[in-house]
Amino acid sequence: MTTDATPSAPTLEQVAARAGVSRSTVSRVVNESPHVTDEAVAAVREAIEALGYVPNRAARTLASRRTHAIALVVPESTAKVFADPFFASVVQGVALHLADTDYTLTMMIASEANSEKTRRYLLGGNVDGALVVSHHSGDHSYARLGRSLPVVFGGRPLSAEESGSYFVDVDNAAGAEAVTRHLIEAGCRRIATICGPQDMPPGVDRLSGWRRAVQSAGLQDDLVEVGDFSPRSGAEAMTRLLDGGQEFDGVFVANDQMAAGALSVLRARGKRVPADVAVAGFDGDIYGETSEPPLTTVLQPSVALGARMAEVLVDRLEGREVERVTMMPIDLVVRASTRR
Amino acid sequence: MTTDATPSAPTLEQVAARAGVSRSTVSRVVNESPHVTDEAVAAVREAIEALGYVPNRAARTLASRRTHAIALVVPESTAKVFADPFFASVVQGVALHLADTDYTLTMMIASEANSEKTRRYLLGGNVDGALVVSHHSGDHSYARLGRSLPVVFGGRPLSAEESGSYFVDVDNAAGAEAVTRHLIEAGCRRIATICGPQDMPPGVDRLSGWRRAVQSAGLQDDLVEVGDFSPRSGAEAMTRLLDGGQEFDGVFVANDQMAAGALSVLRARGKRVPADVAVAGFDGDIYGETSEPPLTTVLQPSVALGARMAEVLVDRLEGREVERVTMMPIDLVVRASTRR
DNA sequence: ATGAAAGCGCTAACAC
DNA sequence: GTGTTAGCGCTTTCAT
Repeated sequence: MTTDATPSAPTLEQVAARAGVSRSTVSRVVNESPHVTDEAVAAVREAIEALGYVPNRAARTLASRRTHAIALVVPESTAKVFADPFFASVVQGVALHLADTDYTLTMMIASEANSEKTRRYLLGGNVDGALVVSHHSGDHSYARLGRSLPVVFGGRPLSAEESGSYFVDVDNAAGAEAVTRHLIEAGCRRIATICGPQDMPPGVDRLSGWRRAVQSAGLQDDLVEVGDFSPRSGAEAMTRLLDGGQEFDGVFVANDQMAAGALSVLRARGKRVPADVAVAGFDGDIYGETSEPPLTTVLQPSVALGARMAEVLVDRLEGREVERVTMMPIDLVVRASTRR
Repeated sequence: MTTDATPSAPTLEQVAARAGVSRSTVSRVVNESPHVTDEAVAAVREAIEALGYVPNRAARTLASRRTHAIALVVPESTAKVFADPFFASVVQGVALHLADTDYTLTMMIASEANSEKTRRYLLGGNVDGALVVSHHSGDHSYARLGRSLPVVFGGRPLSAEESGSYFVDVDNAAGAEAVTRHLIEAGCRRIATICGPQDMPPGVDRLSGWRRAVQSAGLQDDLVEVGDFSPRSGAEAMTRLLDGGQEFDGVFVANDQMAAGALSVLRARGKRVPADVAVAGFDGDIYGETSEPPLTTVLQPSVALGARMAEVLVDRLEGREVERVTMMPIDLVVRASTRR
């Protein structure tokens, strides 16, 4: 252990002096250039270690025009539902992946008010690329950003305009289809759905997945109620379903929050779950875990999704080839709400 | 609307030329120095606007030795419970506050593995200060960081070592006392508690708040079970309480997650809430909102707490005077679990 | 393979 | 009040 006084960060120059080489060589070693002799590398490494040298990020950025920083942009609409566990997990995945690289994560809440400021910041050379999360929202005001800055979106874009963009998404349709098929295998013969808003990709895709499963089993696909992904809307949709006069023995609800709402109505109306009506959700969040009964659902790999977004962006920045779109696999989680 | 080609960011020099002043003057205007004539300011502003000038952060940092970046450090232990809604809200508060300043938020998940890397990064002049969140954890491995870098902690430090540090915390003891008193006012005469780990400040403080309320009402304070803040541990603690042979008509549980677990045991044992046993929690998170019955709890102002942390740090960085400790007020939320 | 030299865009004394 | 002059610490041609 050495002194405790602020040692005023050693510079590359000092490393060079101690290693007996030029600053250029130190720079090459630090940046892992292959054109350096092993001895030089060793000497520099030793000096770096001994001095506890850490490159100055600002100087590096200024000289190289690369910031080694990436922004995670959260549209305010998403921020409001920040409590959304899905989103929190995505952030975690991003941060976790980045910890293994030398990229830094800059978080930005992009409110309506400072959207111009945000654009300028992003376009002003302050970051090498950006990650834009939009989950259950149709908000793609940052779609055009992709033209001037490497961007990776979380969740597929809604508009065709952004068809050239990079994104990673969960296979909503496949997940909905799988869980609906599970309902069928559990013996349901008349399956309703409470779907999400049809102006959001997850809303659209989950509905079509349900439809695919129901149709290919030769069942009817006309029991559809629309919600807005909130528990309350799920409760309302279930009320409409129950009051509709149609019998049904299974429901696929497009997310766990709405499913939780639906469950409470079912309980209040004296319907037994799963005996009278089996219920399945989507997301795999806390709502489904704590509901009564616990909910069969489709688990979103949210941490992995965040990590993958970061990976795709970093790969692009490093000049590696990457798939434009990544579909994350989903997992069926069977719980009591369909077990009969 | 002008061209769409990448305009290769205008420099301060170009602004100076267009405004007919020197670079220094532009710099002064940008940095809001008071020693500039109004005409000069106007001319520079016009040029900046016209050119769409955005200062280059790296250059600025290099020259001024200030990064205008602050780190939000999340010990991995916290990251694992990232789904913790409290934490997500704190991040949101921080980001929201920072959006009004020209500071940038850098997120770091500090795993055991790269803790040295993290320290180096923080101490290497990459940020002007740091925010360390530790919520329900006793993790204060970053305590000493405060000696070399301006740091603001979220949650009071456990050890005396850090007594000189800046932190903002929720008034855990006051919250616990208030909600326990509410239990008493609801008619409870024999009140138990399921407290948190006694090696974490919130665990300690909430227990002492409960004790204070119970004692000053002349009630017994011997029904205490310890949990670890997880729903499961809450269920186990409640089981022990029930099997303990002591009667009780009220329980203060140190967080909503444990309370949710306790509630499920109560239900399974045929106890009616709140008729037989009134239950109150702490945190005001989703667990308490979705529990059956909904939980009376103490609402943590998590977004505000995050915002305040950011505010304190920024004030320090800007040389303003700030209180070393801020206690955020709590709010009692009365729901069905105590309404009788 | 390595070194010398020229900046990257800005701030901060210091003179005027 | 404003301009001039040095750098901040690093990368990057370009020679060698």
